[in-house]
Amino acid sequence: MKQPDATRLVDVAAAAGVSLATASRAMTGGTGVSDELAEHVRAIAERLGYVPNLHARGLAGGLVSSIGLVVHEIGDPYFAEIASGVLHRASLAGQSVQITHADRDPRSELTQVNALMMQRVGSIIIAGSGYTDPALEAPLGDALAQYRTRGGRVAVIGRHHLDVDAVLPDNHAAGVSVATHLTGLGHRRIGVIAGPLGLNTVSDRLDGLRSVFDSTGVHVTVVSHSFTREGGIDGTNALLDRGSPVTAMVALNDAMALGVLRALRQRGMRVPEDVSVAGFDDIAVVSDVAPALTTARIPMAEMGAQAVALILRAEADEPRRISMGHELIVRASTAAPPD
Amino acid sequence: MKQPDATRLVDVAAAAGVSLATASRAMTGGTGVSDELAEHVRAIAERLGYVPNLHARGLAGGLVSSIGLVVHEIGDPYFAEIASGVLHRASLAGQSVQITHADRDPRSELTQVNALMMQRVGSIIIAGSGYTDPALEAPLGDALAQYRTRGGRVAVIGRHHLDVDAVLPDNHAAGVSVATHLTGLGHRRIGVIAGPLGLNTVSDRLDGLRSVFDSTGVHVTVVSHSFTREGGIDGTNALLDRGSPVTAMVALNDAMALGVLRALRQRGMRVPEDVSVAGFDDIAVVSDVAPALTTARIPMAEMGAQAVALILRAEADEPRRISMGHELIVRASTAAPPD
DNA sequence: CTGAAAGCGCTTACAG
DNA sequence: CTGAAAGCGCTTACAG
Repeated sequence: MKQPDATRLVDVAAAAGVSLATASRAMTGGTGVSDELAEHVRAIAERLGYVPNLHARGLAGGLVSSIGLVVHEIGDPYFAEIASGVLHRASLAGQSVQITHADRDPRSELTQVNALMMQRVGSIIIAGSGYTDPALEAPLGDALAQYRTRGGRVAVIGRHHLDVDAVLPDNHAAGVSVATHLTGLGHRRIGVIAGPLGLNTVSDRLDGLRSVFDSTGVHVTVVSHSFTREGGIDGTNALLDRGSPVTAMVALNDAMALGVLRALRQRGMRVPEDVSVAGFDDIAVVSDVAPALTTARIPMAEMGAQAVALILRAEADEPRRISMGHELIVRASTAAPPD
Repeated sequence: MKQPDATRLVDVAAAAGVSLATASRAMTGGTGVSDELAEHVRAIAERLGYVPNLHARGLAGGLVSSIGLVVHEIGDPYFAEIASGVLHRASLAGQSVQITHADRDPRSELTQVNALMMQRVGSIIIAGSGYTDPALEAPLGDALAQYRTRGGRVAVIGRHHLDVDAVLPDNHAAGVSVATHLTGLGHRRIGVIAGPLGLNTVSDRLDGLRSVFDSTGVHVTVVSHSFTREGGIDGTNALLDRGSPVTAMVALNDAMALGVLRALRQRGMRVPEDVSVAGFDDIAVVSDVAPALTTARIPMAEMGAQAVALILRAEADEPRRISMGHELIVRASTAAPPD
């Protein structure tokens, strides 16, 4: 367990002929050392292959420079792409990233955040939707508030009832875009395959859709299932079994849209001839499915990168909000309704 | 930065009426405490909301219980699925996971591993292919050897020239399965869209294919491009522009296969009527593309979980090898060649 | 600008 | 089985 050979800061200090304190200041870029001396110390450190012990650093100073990223499930392309953006941006800043699964459960989220805090990570990024019910986020909010008083930095991706820096996806507007596209094509009976209505992501996208549908006299049927490919299959079957005649279906994320496509195929319904299908996110694969999916692109990797940018800056008086745009990507899965 | 309120182990010890040493033993499950006393201490700790400071622990004891996972790119479904398996299994064991990008570059890999070591993570899992050239892995091997003498645990996923525990995907056999499937269908002119030939994953799969093709008198054309969807597109165009008439194409991973499908579509060639296509991995999406892809399934998530299982066990005298199976998933993208 | 010293919160020999 | 004490490698007031 011991590493008698590891060179420590004292060794560097001795070799450089300075005190431990000075060596420390030189290495951490702290103020109060002449540039030449600092340069000298760093050269010695380099030559000796000095590697700082982050645990000692963490113990002595408090929080350590690393990021805790809480995702729903890293195997989900939506989160994998966010994580990719986080990792790239973090590595530029020399910060390490620890990833944990929250399984889209408020309690689990709290558990993970507590674990991250106990590890003294310097910042925490929570990716994944907030909940429409503020009460569900209250415990998390308390934990985070306490963490922030200790100097911890926090950023969330998505709309939360949390008083922290946030990167906001354009969910409502994306809903409007998708709805406008569909109504513009002439659809008047539309089915919406939603995820859990308690998620802000779902709620915001749905509201965006509805704002257009309602003012266009579109007949909307909404079914809510799990926010996954399986949920898309179940939702489609539920909707169709119910006998609701629709000419278009909107899945509230691409994972569900993939399920919709699959269910439709199994039922022998053609897309877009019999029914149009649209999704949200533009995860990498949806341009390769058949037919290629029309979807509202959310810049996942960029959101991850922006979240890192937020936590890298000092906390402001007011929580910062970075709004991201979206882009409607029209592909082959949507067309005018059948006559 | 300070947290004057955090309850420390001394506080727990005081409240429990025992010494710091005893409290420590009780909390870490160390031997040498009566069960009752240990139980008592833990109850007090629980009540006080005691959370151990891992940095103090790491400083005092050496390595800390957390896992460093090195992947090529977390946005790539292959690695995202491996990571998912790692995260699930690790959370069961109460270990945190830190993920870093290595960008499929030996030097970057070494840099990442060094960073992980300097953070005193207790174990390191390297996912991603090894290199056919042993020299490329030598520096990494040295770093890892040193790390292991300090008590660090190491496991790799995939074949490496590294003397450590390994989870081995069934690449050669998977190649045999794909080749057998294709020759069985009657294909005699086959194109292989390979990734970099210096990667063991590529080399092993190719060898597997060749062992069958060679003994069946199949005419094989191999092109090598980047191990991505783009590489699949480029490879397909290169192969076809060269005028090599093939009735089937094998991409050495599903990402490339997606590119092949796309390139073929753009050229107006039908799959499988004009040309059959097969891949490797069975990443989640390939069952949804059109036509659904025939592929050799590699159990990514399971490999990740197995790697964690390996590092959780103490090091053995001889490196352990866990061989994973594969499964040929025949879907719509392969059929008999056109007459 | 530089140094001596205290302290961060644990674990682990070393003694009983 | 239990305790007193040293030590892990840093950072940061506190002095000069």
